[in-house]
Amino acid sequence: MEDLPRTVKPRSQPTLQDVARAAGLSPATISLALNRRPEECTLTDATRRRAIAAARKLGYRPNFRARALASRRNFTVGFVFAREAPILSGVNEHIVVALTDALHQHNYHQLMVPLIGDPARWSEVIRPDRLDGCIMLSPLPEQLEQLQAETGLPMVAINERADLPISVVAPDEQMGTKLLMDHLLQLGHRDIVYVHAAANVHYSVQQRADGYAAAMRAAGLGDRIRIASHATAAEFVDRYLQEPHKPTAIVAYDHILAIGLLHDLAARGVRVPQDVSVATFNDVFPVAMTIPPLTTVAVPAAAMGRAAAELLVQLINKSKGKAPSSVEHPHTQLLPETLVVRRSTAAPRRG
Amino acid sequence: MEDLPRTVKPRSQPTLQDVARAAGLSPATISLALNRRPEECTLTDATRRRAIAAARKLGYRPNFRARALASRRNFTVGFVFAREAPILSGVNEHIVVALTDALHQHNYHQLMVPLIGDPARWSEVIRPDRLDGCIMLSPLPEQLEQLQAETGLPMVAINERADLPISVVAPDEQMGTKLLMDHLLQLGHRDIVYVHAAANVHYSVQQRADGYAAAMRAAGLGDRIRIASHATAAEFVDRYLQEPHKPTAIVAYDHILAIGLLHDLAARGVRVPQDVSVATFNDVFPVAMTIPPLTTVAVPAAAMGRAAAELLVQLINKSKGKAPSSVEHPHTQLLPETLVVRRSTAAPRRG
DNA sequence: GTGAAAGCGCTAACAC
DNA sequence: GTGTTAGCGCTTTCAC
Repeated sequence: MEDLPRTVKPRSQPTLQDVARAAGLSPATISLALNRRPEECTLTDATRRRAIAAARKLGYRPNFRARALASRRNFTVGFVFAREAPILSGVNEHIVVALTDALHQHNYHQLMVPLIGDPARWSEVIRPDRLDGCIMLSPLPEQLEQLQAETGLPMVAINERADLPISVVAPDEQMGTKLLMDHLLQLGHRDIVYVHAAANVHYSVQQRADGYAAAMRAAGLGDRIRIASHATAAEFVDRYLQEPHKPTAIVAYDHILAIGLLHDLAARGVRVPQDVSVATFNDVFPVAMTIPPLTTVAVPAAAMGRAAAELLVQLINKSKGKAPSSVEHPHTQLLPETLVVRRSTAAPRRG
Repeated sequence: MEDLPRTVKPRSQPTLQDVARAAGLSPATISLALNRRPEECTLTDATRRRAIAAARKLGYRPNFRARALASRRNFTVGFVFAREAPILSGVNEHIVVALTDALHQHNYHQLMVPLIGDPARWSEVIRPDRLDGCIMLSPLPEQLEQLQAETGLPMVAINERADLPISVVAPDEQMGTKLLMDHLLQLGHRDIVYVHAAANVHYSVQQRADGYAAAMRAAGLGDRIRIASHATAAEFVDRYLQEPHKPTAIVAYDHILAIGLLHDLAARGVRVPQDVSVATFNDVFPVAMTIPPLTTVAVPAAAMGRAAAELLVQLINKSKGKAPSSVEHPHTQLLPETLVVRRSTAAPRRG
């Protein structure tokens, strides 16, 4: 058992040991110098410098795996989404970008965690020895709440209902709907219908419906509230055409449905906005270049991404050292929506 | 230094040690029983069973961090993408889903690695102690090639030019373009123009242009080749309107440009396909419900995602144990595109 | 202020 | 066939 009988290491990365030797200090000291901020460690300024200089000279980079094991941290959060969720397009794309930026600032990275296969197996990734926390994109299967309870992992859901036992960052749908309805009412519309795809069960379908109904009632139009649910845009348009007393404006649940409506209305010779106005939600490609460009409520995607990241980092820091069971009270953060008026809405025709 | 003087562990996950004790075996044996497949280890069937039973009984899950450190693997690959404007936005979404599924089958997860900030800092994540390999979405900054050379990390690029020193999975643009051009030529078009956004420098802009030109020449229309490049769709349409001898068909580089063209043509009273046919690439939302729905070449997104995953896993397995410098010869895989005919293309008007 | 020593929980040679 | 031993490379008490 001599001290260093092994052959020279095959040109791998320098380790803390190497730096320590080069600096004439101990690994522990180098570790402190590199990781602790000056004010929170007791090292001489001179030693700190010496350690840092040696590290830089050798091009030292701490080994990720070793650091994780020793410090019991992962420097990684889960980015959890339903498999079908378009994470690189639509609103989510903008959320992801902002989220990522913000997490990076805190030195966290994101592991992609699509919810596929057997829910029982999700816990193979969503666990404290793999992740420090989770950001979750709506829609969110119920099993996740349970996982949160079991693992005690800090979690923040994006775009979810506020009554979950999990912290949530979401758009203020009530506000957005009000902006949109005010716009239509001001244009002079009185017969306004809200429509959504029947298959869509996201909580915001109902929220927007509620906002619509509230605005109608507030305008004294409670008796004209009409909430339509159809399998396809075409089905809605067919119904629309048969109506004797047609609505003058349509509020579509989202841009996907609205784009379908534009297509099917045009196919049947109904002009937008001359014959009927169409407005919707989600200010994303390609609503600015549809025919005609769509008036939409913009979800504050970037702000939501940023807020979720900050909230999660806070939760992680708070949970340090604490027992996993001591879950924080869930926070909820509603972010303001804004209205973007384009050419799909106009005053209704006289008569 | 007694053997177990410490207080009982505070109810954390059971470790290999715990399982070993419970089974009356050694940790090493448990590890073998759990990780090696029966045929590749020398354990008695009885011991294997005993080990597995004990593990199951205790609800044992290997600690991710410890496993990574000891085995020098990360079970993680990087999913690298340029932060700004995914050039094939819609397509990437489909790629990701297939990619993720395939990687999961090999027990790999993906870390999101957006290329933001200082390129020098990318190496903080793209390194062998953090990732086992990388999948990279086009467009790909040059610095990545260098990183690949330095780190020796297995890497597969998706949607990149085939002449890189990196393995590539890409659509067969030549084939796709030919399908599209054959369709237009068969409809009777002779004056066909190819148009792309001037700001777009992705290699496929040129590839599609080349395919277009080749098809024109093959049809004896070499003298009518017209490749247009404009800042916006509107600019192109303005030019178009002033031309005495207008093309009867437009091949747009991608769906984004094509949707812009539909909008601007409609705004100026040009009817598609009666006055001019429009065809493009990327069969993604919302090309099926534009006005009119677009004839497009579909990029084989799912196949590309799957192929990239398989290729990367192969490269990782091959590189096990080898020196990081012994980079494999890059592979290239071209996947077939297909044509989806919709209503934006029709025979040109007589005269 | 700094260093020594003891792990973190697993894997992989190599004895037995 | 199975157990023993020695790390993986770092962090973190705790002496000095």
